[in-house]
Amino acid sequence: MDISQEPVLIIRRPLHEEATDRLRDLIVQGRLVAGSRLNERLLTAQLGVSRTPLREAFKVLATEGLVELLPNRGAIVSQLDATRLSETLAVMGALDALAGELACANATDAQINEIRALHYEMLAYHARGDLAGYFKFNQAIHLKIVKYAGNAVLYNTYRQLNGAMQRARYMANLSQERWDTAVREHDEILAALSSRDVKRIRALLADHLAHKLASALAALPARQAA
Amino acid sequence: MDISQEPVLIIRRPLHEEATDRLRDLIVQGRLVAGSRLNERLLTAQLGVSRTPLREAFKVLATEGLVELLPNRGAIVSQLDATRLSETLAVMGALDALAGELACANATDAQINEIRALHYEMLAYHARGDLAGYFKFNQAIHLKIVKYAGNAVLYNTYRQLNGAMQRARYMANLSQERWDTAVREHDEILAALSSRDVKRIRALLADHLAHKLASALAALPARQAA
DNA sequence: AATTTATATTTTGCATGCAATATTAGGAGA
DNA sequence: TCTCCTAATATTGCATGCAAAATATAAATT
Repeated sequence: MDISQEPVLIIRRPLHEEATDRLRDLIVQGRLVAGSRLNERLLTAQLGVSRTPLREAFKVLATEGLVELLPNRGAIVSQLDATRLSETLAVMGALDALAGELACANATDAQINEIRALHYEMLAYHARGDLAGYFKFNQAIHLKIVKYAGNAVLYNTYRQLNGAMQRARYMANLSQERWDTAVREHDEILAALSSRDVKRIRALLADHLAHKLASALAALPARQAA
Repeated sequence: MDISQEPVLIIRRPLHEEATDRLRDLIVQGRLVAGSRLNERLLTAQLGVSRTPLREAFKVLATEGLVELLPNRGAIVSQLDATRLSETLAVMGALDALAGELACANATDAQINEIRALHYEMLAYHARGDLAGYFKFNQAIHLKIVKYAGNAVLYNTYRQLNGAMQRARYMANLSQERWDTAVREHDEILAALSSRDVKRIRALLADHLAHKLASALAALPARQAA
């Protein structure tokens, strides 16, 4: 029997992957607060998986830097302090610059247009003052640039660091001024990418990230006080 | 009773860490060949641990990119092909450049002297024609530069990528000419670091890594044929 | 009341067991 | 001999059990 026409392919992802993703989301969204303990019994009940895949997820998230394992004393959500934040953004800046350079060289016109489309969608959210929607597309644009650089290792590395930074995004509370500036910067980045101006995109991305760092750092103490 | 004077602190590392490190070594040293399957039963016997910590190690090494998990079909040692090699080195190049820059700014004189000491030890191995010893100190120097950059996230990221590349080091079979050039490059890197010449060290590290890539790529097909 | 000591409870680390899936071996038919 | 099918075997994914460690609770001492 030929079942190749079957429309829906049922894929069962391994439970440890599912658990890893769910936990990562919980941490990134701040629903598992930095410093809090990850109780195995509780989480197994909450996620509906047994301890084995859950503990595997802990190990993965630990290598990703999102949680810390204390031998015999469980796992805690790792702190995202100012030091860590600025260190991570510095690294991402270097990767971003490389990605921009490679994207200028390697991205197809269609891919650049895809980024342009995302850019306009982002502008729409900005116009409406919808910060969450803006962040989503902002995020997507940066990831696409890195993706279209055509270096899988770069993409993975960037994604991992970016994942940890998402927590900061959820904290950030942009001033209208900073927000407008960021949008202008994105305009320029897109222009540089379109004209495949390597030098310019490097500089723009570096600036953009430095600004991002500044505003993230500004938002951090507020959150930590809360 | 004050036991703070006790000389030997007995630390029992978790088995999954031990297993992870052991497996990583086996892969890096090429004793577990790329593409080969990681049989759980076999490895538990070999490492003397049960399946649980072993499987946790698999997950960690998978996120590090050293192994690949095939659902329901176990884990295999991930391939280190030319694409992956050059992609990784490109990323490491960007990180290296950043590290050099930061090290110029942040490293203490004592730290630079520590690097200088390693440099001379490396020269000794070069003079004797001891490739393994040379690699060891070469490695150590680059890691120290990244470490003394004073950015922990950068250090971790670099270390992870570097770990995966160690496999290539074991394959590499430097020509005397390339070897001599590499040593000269190291001389210059050290000089730039000592004079804290940011621009120069960026350029030097970029060049150095490009050369490294070329020689690694040259060595790769030979190994794959064998 | 505060500090210490002893005991009970919880939690973790790891090993093992069981069902589901994949692999291998064997044999029937072409 | 080769291909296909079937049964046996091995391997994986996950849940659970048990001992060791840590934490919480209670009692005892100062």
